[in-house]
Amino acid sequence: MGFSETMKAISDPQRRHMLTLLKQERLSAGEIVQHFPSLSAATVSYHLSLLKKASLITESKYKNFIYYELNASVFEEIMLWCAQFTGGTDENQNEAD
Amino acid sequence: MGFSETMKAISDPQRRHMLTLLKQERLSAGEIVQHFPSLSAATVSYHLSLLKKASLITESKYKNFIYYELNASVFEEIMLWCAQFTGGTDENQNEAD
DNA sequence: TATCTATTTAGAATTTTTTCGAAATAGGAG
DNA sequence: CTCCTATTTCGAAAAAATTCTAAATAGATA
Repeated sequence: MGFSETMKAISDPQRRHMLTLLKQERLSAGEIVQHFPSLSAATVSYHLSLLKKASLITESKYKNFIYYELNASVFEEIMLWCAQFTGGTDENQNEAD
Repeated sequence: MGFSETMKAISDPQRRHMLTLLKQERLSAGEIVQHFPSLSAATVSYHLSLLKKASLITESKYKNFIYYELNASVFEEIMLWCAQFTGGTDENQNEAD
């Protein structure tokens, strides 16, 4: 929740990579960890928690796994923010910043 | 230059505020400083340098002023990146991350 | 030239973010 | 119940970003 939190979350290359992975299919924490050989499970967990706080992903538990899934809707909010600068179609200037 | 640099640059609320100011009209460094009563001129200069490195703004000198101006085109790149997640119209997956 | 104004750069201090290993939690399997 | 597997949380260390003051730069004006 909160635009700033979202922008902070996607500002990191590793977190963006996680989002890209989740674009294809939902994955368990462990499966995501396997895509980051240079990071510990604890660190990946930390990044996932930031993405979750930013509503960019959701989690659901099954057995002793935690599956993560993309929440695509937040990206529309970012696109809307960008649009105001690109001589955008609609001239919204409501939000913060 | 570089998507990561751009995303980092816009991840900060104060820098986003600077972009919003420059959306209306070009401003000198000093005029921008006046909009940030809690920051020193040096700090604002630091933020402007990050925005410039990210190609989000351009600078031009006149007398002993430096004017900053928005470069709107970069925002289209960000929107394109976002679009890949929103069941986007075109299914590009070229770039990094 | 000497000085004033606008701005940046340098160096150091502070704050925030990222990272790890170890311990905690939680649920499944034997 | 005991052990194993998946994952997170904790506490501390390391790295990166932000901020400041003071000094440097550059151009304008007297």
